[in-house]
Amino acid sequence: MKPVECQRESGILSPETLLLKIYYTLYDTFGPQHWWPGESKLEVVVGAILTQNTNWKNVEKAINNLKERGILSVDGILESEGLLPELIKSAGYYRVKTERLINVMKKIKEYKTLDIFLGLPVESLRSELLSIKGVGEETADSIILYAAGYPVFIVDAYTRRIFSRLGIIRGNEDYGEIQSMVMNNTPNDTYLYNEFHALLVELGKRYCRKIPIHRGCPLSILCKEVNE
DNA sequence: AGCCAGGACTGAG
DNA sequence: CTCAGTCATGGC
Repeated sequence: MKPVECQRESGILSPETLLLKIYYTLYDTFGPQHWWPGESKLEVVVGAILTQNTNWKNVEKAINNLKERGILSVDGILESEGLLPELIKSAGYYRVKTERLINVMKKIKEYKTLDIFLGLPVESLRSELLSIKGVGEETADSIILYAAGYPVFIVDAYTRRIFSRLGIIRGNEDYGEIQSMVMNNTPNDTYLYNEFHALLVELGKRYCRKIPIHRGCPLSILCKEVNE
């Protein structure tokens, strides 16, 4: 594995050291994020669909609506298809997301229960998730990590922006390349990947809204720290 | 008052 | 295969 160089500094760290340094810097700065906020595994699955390109606050309302209606269950959702658009409206894209939720629930039913489905070997679980219309790589990995508990690193838009500003990636790599780059150079640990993704999102939400890295931007502080 | 969120799919070219 | 267009509400 070739060394990664941060463009802003002359220091060169091994990928292992660099990635872990980023992780621990974020962890020390923001503390544990305790994702996924959902209580049950099904809540994680539903939340993963509803939060696609959507603010989590809007998703919470939708999930609460499902809870209040008492239909936050596989059968409950399948039997209430007609009510879903109205109940999840706050999460946006309510028509396509209704369809996606139904698709996921149907897939789960093929395996009888959610626990059985999530108990599949990782590779099978991932390919089954990706075969569902409306579930892409990020959503699949979110379910694999936060519901099934397998150690996988999730790549999202924030991850791309932050890593490219830190000079770790060029930015045009595909999902799998970035994921393997991280997983080949960090311990494959569920807790680490759980917090790592959540921490990158937290950093992104605060400081990385299309702001180029510059002096005074906290992201440059992170960049400096990871090179010391 | 816009801009954009913890994406994924489709149709053009 | 790359990529703009589409889906949509609520928060800041």
